[in-house]
Amino acid sequence: MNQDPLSQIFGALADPTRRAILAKLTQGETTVSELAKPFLGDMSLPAVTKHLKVLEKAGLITKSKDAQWRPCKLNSEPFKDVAFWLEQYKGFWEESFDRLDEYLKTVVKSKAKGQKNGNKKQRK
Amino acid sequence: MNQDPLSQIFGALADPTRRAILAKLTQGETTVSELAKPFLGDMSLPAVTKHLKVLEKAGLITKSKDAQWRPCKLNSEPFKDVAFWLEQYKGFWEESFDRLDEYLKTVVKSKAKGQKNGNKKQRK
DNA sequence: ATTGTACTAAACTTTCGAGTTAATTAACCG
DNA sequence: CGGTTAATTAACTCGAAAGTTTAGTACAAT
Repeated sequence: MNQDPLSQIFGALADPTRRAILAKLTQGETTVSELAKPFLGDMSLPAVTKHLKVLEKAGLITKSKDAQWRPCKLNSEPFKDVAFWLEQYKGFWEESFDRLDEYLKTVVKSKAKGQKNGNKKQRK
Repeated sequence: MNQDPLSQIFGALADPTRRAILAKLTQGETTVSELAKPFLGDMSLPAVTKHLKVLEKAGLITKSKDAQWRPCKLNSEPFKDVAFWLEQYKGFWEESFDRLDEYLKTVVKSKAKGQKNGNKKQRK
C-alpha cells in the first residue's frame, strides 16, 4: 500500500468488510468480537483483526483497552480528509458553467502548439 | 480487487498517481500522453495506460477516439457515489448532539445482557 | 491453579496490483 | 510504401494484501 495518508484511507475503504465495520461503528463503540460477528461465517477472527488493523493505520478507528476487550470507535479526521479531497471535484459535477471556459482554454493551448509544429495533424 | 462499485472506486483512488491524473482532468479533456508526461520520469507509458484502465473500470474516466489519440475525460457518477457514501458519516463528525443518545443506548444494551448472564464481568 | 474468554502474533499460501521491457496495432504523413 | 507518433498488449517479476491455521498472551472467574 502507498503510505501517504489519502492512499491509506482510500485503500482502507476499498473493501466491503471494512466499510461494513465502519458503518456498524456509527452506532457507537464496540468490541472486536462484536464487530466480527457478522463476518464469522465468511472469515476467521484473525482476518477481522487484520481488517481492523488496516482501519487503525489509516486513522479511521481507534482501539482502547478495557480488561480483555478492545473497544473500537470511529475517528472523524480521515472522513474530513476525504470530504476535503472531494471538494475539489464538487464544482466539476454540480454544473457546467465553466465548460465553455475550459473549452476555450484547450483551444488556445493547441493553437500555440500548432504554430510550433508546423502543419502536422493536431488534436482539436 | 473487490468488484463492487464502491470498492473499485476507492481502490482506484488509493493511488497518488491516479489521483494526480484525476486532478489534471479537472482542467479538461486530455490525451494519454499528455496525462503521462508528469510521470514519465517515474514510470513507463504502459504503466500510465494501466492506471488509466483502472480509473476507467471504476467509471471515473471515459476514453474516446480521435485519430491516434485517446482523449480522456472525467466522469461525475463515481464522485457522486463517494459523496453519497460519505453522507452517512457527515452527521458523525459534524456534531456530538447525539453522543449522549448513543451513550444511553449502549448502557441500556449492556444492562440487558447483564441480567441474562448473571454477574459475570461485562463491558460497561 | 485452572479454565474460559477476548484478542493478537507468527508462519504460511495464494492471489493480485504495480511496475518492467519488448512487440503490436492503428493512424497519419511524406 | 516506409516512417513516425500514439497507445495498447503480452509476458514477466516482485512485493504486498488477504486469507488460512496454529499457537500465544492477557485477563477474569471459579
